[in-house]
Amino acid sequence: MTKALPQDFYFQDTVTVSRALLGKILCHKNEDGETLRASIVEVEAYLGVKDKACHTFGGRQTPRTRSMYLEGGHSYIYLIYGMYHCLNIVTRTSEHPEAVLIRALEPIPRPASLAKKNLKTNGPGKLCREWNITKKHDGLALWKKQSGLWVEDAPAIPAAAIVSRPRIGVDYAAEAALWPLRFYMKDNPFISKP
DNA sequence: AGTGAGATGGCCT
DNA sequence: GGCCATCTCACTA
Repeated sequence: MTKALPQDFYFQDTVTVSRALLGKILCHKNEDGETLRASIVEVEAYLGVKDKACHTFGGRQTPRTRSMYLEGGHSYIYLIYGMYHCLNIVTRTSEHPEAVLIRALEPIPRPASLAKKNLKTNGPGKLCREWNITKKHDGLALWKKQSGLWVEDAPAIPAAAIVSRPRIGVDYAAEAALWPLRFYMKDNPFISKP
């Protein structure tokens, strides 16, 4: 049995965690009791109080962003555009409400009998819909398998195989919209299409 | 291929 | 009341 990544993995700085999460395995035990697994292939870093694109910019603390102020390793899930959920993993500490948005997954092949075709996990809203991840998964401890949502280790992706670009959908964030905080695996076919 | 609009609701000022 | 860390579908060509 592979263990879940320990909580202190998420205490590192947010860009480090973002890059390190590429290639790691996101796991989810769904309501039918089956475990879904997929490699993380695209993420974005949100750098807290100094990042205009981040929900905690300027130290904003609201009901929605409550989980952002938990210790690293918790989930932060919110509803966007009234119909899609987005999954984030909180980093650092409550003093630094930062997080990594999981933008795309590459499903790990399953036995043909169980495989669902055309699994759409190439976008933050799509992957949550496909895995049935909602607000009830907000604030979970992702270093514990018993949470039903966790991350397992996998070999690190070489820096040369990681592309960094400005983040998607944050044009309103002025100069922060240009920061190259979107990271994805070069040439991976499951990257979201902006 | 590329553009544009609509869905849809919680959150924030 | 306006704004979204999105996605899909319908339309033009």
